Amino acid sequence: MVKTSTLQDVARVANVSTATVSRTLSNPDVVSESTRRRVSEAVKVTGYRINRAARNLRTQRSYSVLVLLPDLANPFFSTILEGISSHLSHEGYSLLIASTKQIHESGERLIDYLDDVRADGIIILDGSLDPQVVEMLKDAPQANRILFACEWIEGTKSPSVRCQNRNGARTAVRHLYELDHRKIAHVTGPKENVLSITRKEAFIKEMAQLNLVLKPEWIITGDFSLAAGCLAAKTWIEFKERPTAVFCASDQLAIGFISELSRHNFKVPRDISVIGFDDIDFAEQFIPPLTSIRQDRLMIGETASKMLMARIIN
Amino acid sequence: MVKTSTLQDVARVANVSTATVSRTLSNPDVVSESTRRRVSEAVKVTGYRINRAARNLRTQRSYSVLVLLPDLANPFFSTILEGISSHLSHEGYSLLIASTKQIHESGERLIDYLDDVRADGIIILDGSLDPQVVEMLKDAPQANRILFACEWIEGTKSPSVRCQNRNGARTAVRHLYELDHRKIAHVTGPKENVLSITRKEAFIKEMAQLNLVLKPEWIITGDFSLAAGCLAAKTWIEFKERPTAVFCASDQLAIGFISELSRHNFKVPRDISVIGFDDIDFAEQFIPPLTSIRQDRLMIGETASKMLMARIIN
DNA sequence: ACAAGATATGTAATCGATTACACAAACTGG
DNA sequence: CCAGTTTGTGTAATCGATTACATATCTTGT
Repeated sequence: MVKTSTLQDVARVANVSTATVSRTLSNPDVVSESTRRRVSEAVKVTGYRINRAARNLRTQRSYSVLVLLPDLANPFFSTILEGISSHLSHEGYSLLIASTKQIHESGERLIDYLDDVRADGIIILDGSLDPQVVEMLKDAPQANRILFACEWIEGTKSPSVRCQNRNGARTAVRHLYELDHRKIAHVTGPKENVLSITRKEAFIKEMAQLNLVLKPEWIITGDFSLAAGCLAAKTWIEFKERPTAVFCASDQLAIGFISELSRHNFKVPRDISVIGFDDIDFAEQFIPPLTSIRQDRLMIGETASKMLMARIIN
Repeated sequence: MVKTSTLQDVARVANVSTATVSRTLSNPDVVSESTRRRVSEAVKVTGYRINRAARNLRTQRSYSVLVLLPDLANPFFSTILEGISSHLSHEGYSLLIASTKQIHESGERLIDYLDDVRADGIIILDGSLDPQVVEMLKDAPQANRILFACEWIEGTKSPSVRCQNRNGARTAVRHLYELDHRKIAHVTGPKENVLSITRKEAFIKEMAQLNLVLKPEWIITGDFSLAAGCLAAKTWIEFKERPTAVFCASDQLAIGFISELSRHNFKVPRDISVIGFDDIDFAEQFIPPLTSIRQDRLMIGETASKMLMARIIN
């Protein structure tokens, strides 16, 4: 164990009380110029570093935020994380990560993290949480230290940061329409997912708006993954009357879709136009480059972090 | 603020001392069957949750591990994180995340996290750290609570978990050789990166082993990114004598490379064979599916976590 | 010149769990 | 039956920072 110096040590060296040292460090304005200098000097001499565990106990704050992801290995979330992380670190907060799966497996409750003093707030990037959790959040006072980003859950008090899902879907359909497509299919995300539902609804509405025929089977239920995209492509191939364009609810879906088509010697955009959602890095590098509805994930992350901080500080 | 119950509350309800409650919770074997029951009951009644801040202070442990990433938005690391995270959570540890950039910007030192009691150990996924940091780790006693994964830095006491980079590079070259390629190029990672260097050396060695001609310009310096892959492709196109195969030090490079070629109407594998490194998710979905040297990133993460825990516990 | 207020600092309680030490009660073996 | 051990529990110190309260010194206005 490495012995680090404590407030006491600094106080001794600077010849003041620990109270004064503490004040100098956290609220320099209230101490006199001369002590401030003496204390700073003593801090340097002793190599003092605050012991966070002690501060956390005393203040009942952890100065860290938990981010809950559905799946750590999903690259979609990394940029959002980057946004959150950079803002948090800027505010002197730490970033704690957990995956929904792990939380469920370990039997921990989300609220424990808050009551625990492990986290001061929580950002949830997963709208498909256990209904139990949702129930718990309904009227818990802790709910205002929880915030949803990207996805959300209807009926909680917790606010959420979202991209314009409706607008995005509408833009996608319009774009295809302007390319003279009249038969447009849609591959959705997971059935119960709020994003899937929102985008699907907007898709249907816009199709109606444009007076386009929409056969029920043209809405293919997927789950945001590459694999689901492949499956959807197979479905498309089987259609007697094939739509000439498809709006995929995620880029992964779109890429899977195009991949599978190419394995069956269909070409994009020769045989079908495909548009994705998210604009992940790979979209641009894919062959052919994927058209996509852009989400500013960095900003979503940053905004979420800012909003949460504002509610934590209170 | 939500008032949670403390050890004291439990002790009162169970009619024992706080010491006994603490023992019951952390070391049940030393208390009698009957008190164990009484305490468990009291815990349930009071809804007691341990206050981690208090425990951390007393034990001078944070029960969390910091993972340092070069770049959060890089999807390559997410699977490793997943491996680390799942093992940590299984051990009751939390996962703290920071990016190298943020650490540098905030002027914090890595060791602070340990001295701070913010983290009990650190896993570094970035071999391109500030030399200052390395110097600091050289003979600091904290070095044994730091561990490198994937990348590493020569000359530190800290151990590292790596994939078989040499072996991978060798396999790649052999594979191309067996496909009858005799002129093989190599696109490297960042110049100073240990992975780049190791893979490049192994590449050169294997080329010699197989008695293949290797022109110096066939080794193209890149940086693991999609963009660098595109640049490398342009370089390849310019060659008077074009290699018929290329070994890319990362899948991102390979995908960038293939993308750019396709924009210039070259086809893979018709005009050139490409092999990547890492086997990221997209490799398989790319058109054409990318041949790649597989790294079991989940296992690397898990192993790193296990090794670190073993050294922390001591 | 003095009361009232402002400013600077110290004293000591506090956050809530862990654990060294002490002690009592219950066993054990000869 | 008693010395010696084991087992179970309690008392109180401790981890290190923060902060309410007390106190001392310095301003300020009249």
